[in-house]
Amino acid sequence: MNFVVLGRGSEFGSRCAPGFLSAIGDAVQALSQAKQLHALLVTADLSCHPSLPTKLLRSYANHGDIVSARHLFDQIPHRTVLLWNSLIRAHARCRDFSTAFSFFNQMRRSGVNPDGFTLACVLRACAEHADPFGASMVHGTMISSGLVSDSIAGAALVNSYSKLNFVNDAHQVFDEMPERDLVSWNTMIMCCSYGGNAHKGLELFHGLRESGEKPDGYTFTGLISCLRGSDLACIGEGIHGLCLKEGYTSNCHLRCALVSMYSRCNVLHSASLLFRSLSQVDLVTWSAFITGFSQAGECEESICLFREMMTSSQCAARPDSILIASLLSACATLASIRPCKEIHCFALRVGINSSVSVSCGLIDAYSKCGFAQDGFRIFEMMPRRTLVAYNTVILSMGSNGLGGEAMQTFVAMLNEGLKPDKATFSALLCACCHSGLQMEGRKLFNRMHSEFGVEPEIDHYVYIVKLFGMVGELQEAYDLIQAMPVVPDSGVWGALLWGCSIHGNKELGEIVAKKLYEIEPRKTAYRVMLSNIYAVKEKWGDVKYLRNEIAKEGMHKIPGISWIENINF
DNA sequence: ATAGGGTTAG
Repeated sequence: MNFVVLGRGSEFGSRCAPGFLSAIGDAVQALSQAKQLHALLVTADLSCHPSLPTKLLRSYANHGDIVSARHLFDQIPHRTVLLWNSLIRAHARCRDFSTAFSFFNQMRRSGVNPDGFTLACVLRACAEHADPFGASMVHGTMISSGLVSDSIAGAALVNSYSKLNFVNDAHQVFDEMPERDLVSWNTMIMCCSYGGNAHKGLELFHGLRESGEKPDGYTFTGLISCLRGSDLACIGEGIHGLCLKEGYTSNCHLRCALVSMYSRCNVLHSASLLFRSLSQVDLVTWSAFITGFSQAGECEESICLFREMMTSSQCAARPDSILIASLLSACATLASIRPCKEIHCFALRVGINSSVSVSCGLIDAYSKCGFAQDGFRIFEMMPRRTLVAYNTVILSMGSNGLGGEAMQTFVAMLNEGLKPDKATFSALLCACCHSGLQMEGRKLFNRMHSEFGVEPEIDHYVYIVKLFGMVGELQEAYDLIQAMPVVPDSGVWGALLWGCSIHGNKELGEIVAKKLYEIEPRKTAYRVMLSNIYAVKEKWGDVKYLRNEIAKEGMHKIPGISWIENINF
């Protein structure tokens, strides 16, 4: 039945039966039809047709006409849950989550109780808005109103907590659910993929099958996204087989997840094989394929693939900021200015150069290619500077010897109200090392935990050991390493050996070198460093012994390589 | 109500 046929009935004016008008509401397809019906509704008695306003509002929302939706809402005195839901969903749909949330609060103040659909919609808004406080508030509402056992609101709560990285809360809600539907299981499996917890994901998959539910495309996509690293390649292949058997491989999301999984598991051959077998490839799948290569260290290949994508007729979609950011990271690894400029120009041409992630990628890539100043200009032009932007520019300043500027930028960042994270302190300590700001570095190392609550990790220790080593406080550095809450790796010991070598400390150097031989027996650089200490002390016998040992084991030091540019690329 | 690709971090 269509609106035109039904519409003839409206010639009878407001004498239409409520049920009849409601049927017209179902048939509304075009925006103009909705407006016609809206006019009719206003002249009639609104309270006669309780479900019609909701249908109309939904129709406006579906056409993206928020203004008319709000106008209609304002005209309706008796607002049901369904009407509120439609309005809240309308705003959530166009990603205006803060308005959606404020309508939720208005709804509660007006005394209308939310249902599962309302809460699901609001929870999504919290996740998208990075608002864990809002999510826990909704959680509280759910407990007090008994909606905590509602399957739709429950699944939405699990999803919201997991997107906000509140994994334990997500788990707890999931565990306490009286009955878990497929959506809840899928959501929980996807939650594992955000944290890369493959073991837990597989365990949940097992639990899902035990429960008698049949996994679907969402399940497999989530499960595949959990896998990372060579060790899991076999499991990935097994799950791929299962997908083939169940007939899910025509699903575009799932195929893309497979391409990405093979790259993450370092099976680029399988990623290529699968990718090349696809008859239709969309932007996201291209992006997964290209990024897979750059993350596996095949950066030149990833740039070549991008060029292939741009010239192939297969991909109708234009590259977006996500792909550009990923390519810029490949340029940074290559330290090659030509592709960097190529990608920058491309971003300018398609107008995504001012995207935050593209700007961050450009700052980093220009810095690593030796053109830090160009990166600083981009930073200055950014209308909105995020934590990542600050971290990137601080690192760029620090690694280009501008320690003082890096410290000033850190202060500016704090003044903007941004909270530093572990990458901020890595960048700052790196800056201190490069500029010899050893007192400043020590202060930062202490402040990071006491003032900002950031726990030092292994790379922070590498820097602080280097800073101690610079001024010859080798014993202090040694004591610090031994008191570390995490097991020191070759990076930390290597930093101390470097300190020993520049200060010619033979005794400590020998102790440290011994530890390094245990951790990395095949790496000759440590033996060379120790032999340099011997050489300074004119212990030629020891030098000869070490050099002989290197030769005897058939080992040789990998020479360092410096190059200006790979001209052919 | 759930899905695929991303930027900084010796």
